[in-house]
Amino acid sequence: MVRFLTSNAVALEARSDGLVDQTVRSIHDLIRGEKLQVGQALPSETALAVRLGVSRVVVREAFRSLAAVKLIDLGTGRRARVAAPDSSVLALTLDHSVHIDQTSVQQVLDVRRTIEMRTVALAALRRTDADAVRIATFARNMSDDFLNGERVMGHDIAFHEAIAAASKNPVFELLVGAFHVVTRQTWPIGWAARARDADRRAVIAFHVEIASAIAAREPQRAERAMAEHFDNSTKALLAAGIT
Amino acid sequence: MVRFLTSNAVALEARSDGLVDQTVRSIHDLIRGEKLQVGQALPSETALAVRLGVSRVVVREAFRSLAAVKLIDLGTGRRARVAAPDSSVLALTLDHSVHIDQTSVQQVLDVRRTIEMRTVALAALRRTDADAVRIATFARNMSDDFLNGERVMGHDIAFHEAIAAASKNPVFELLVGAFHVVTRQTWPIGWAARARDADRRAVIAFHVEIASAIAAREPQRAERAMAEHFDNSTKALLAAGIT
DNA sequence: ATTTATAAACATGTCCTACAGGTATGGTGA
DNA sequence: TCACCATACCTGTAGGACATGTTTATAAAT
Repeated sequence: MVRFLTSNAVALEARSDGLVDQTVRSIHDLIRGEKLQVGQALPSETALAVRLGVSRVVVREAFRSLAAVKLIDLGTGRRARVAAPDSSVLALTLDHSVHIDQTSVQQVLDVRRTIEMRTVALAALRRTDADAVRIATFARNMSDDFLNGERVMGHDIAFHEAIAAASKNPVFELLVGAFHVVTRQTWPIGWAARARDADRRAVIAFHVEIASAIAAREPQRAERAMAEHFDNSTKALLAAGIT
Repeated sequence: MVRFLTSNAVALEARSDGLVDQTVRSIHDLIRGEKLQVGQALPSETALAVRLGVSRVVVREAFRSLAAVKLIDLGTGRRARVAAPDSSVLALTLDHSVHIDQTSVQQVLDVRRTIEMRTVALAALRRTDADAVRIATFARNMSDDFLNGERVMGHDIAFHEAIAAASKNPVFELLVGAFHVVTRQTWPIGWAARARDADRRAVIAFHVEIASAIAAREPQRAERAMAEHFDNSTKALLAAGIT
C-alpha cells in the first residue's frame, strides 16, 4: 500500500481563533508526523503544554476533543495513546441526527439496506469457514430464543455484525456497527408490529436463508435474501407508524 | 496490514467512571430530555457546574467532547448551542483509519461505490430540475477546466456531492461528504495515472453520462454509469500502486 | 417614538496552583 | 528468578483570577 504522505490535516475546524483548536491540530500533526501507530503513547500533558507553549488546561481540552472522536485513548494515570477508530462516533452522530429530527428512521434503513446488500455479497465471497459457522449460529440462536424478544434482537445485531466482519472490509464494519444504535431503538417496534408468530418466524427465516446463502458462497442469493429482509422490516416499521 | 477495528456496543460513552464522562452523559440526556432543537442554547458552564455539582473545568471538558462530535457548537462569549450533525467527524475517522493503516484506499472505494450507486439511482428518481441543472453544470465545468487538475477535482467532488443532495437522504449526504477527505488525497494520483488525454476525457465522459441519466430520470442507466466510473477509477489507482 | 450609542452584566478562554489518586518502573528481599 | 513495594510520573478535579467577547438593558439622540 503506497503512502501519500501529504499529512495535510483534514479540515479539522479549519480556521480557529482558540488555542485549544490550534493545539488539537498540533497534536493531530504530531501523530501524522511521527507516524504513530495504534497503541503508541503521546507525550504527557505537561510535556505537550511546555512544548506548545500553552497551559495544561488547553492540552487537556485538546485531548478530550481527540478522544471524543476516538483518535486517542485516555486513561487515568496513563499517557494518551493513539486509538483505533470505532463505530461509536458515527453512531452518536446518527443517533443525534435522528433525535433532532434531521433524519428519519426510514432514511437510515435505506442506507443500511444499501450497505448490507453489499456486505452480505462480499461475505458470501470472502467468508472463512469460521465466519460461516458464526453467522449460522446467530441465526439459529434467534430461532432458539424465539420467545425472548430482547435476546432475539441481540442475536440479530450480532448476525449482521458478523456478516460485516466476514466482508473483510473494516469500513463496512464501521458503518454497520454504527447503525446498530438506531436499530436498538427501532427493533422492538418492528418486532411488536409483527404480532403473529408466523410473521416473526418469517423474520428468522430470512436470516437462516441469508446464512445459508453465505455458507453456499452464493452472493446473489445472499443479496436477494438481504434485500427481502430489509423490505420486510421497512414495511413492518411503516405499519407501526415509523416513517 | 494489521487491523484492530473494535466494533462494539456504544451509545453513550461506556461506563467509564470519571466525572467528565458522567457530565457528558448528563448533558446528552439534558438535550434529549428537553428535546432541544438545533440552535437552541444550553445552560452556561457555570450554571451546569453548579447544577451537576462539579467544577467548571469538568463541564468545559465535557463541552469540548460534545463539540468534537458536533453535538453542540461552542463560541467565545456565547452559550453552547445544539448543533446539526455534519460529515466532518466521520471524515476524520476515515482519514485517521487510512493513515493508521487500518483501512486501504481500495476498501474505501468499494464502500463509496456501493453508496454512490444508490445515491445516483435515488437522484435519478427524486431530483428536482434545479438538481439536474446543478449536476450537469459540474460535469460541464470539469470539461471546461480540463487542463487544470486541481479545478477538475473540485468540480468532481462537487458533482458527487450534488448527487448525494439530490438523493434527498441526509444520511447518504453525510457519508458521501465524509469520503471526500480521502478523495482529495487520492484523486490527484488517479489523475496522474491517466497520462493520456483520451483517458482523462473518458473520466469526464462518465460524469457527463451520469448527469444525462439523472436528467433523463433513468436510475438504472445512472447506476450503471456510476459503477463503470468507479471501476475505472479503481483500476487507475491500482495501476498507480494504490491498494 | 424609534433608532442608535453606550455601559453593565454575563459568558467563555486561558493561566496558575494545589492536591488526590491511578500507573508504571525499578530496586529490594526472599 | 520472582514477588513485592516504594517512588516518581501522570492524570483527574477543584478553585481562583483575569482578559476578552457577547448580549442586554439603559440612555442619548434624532
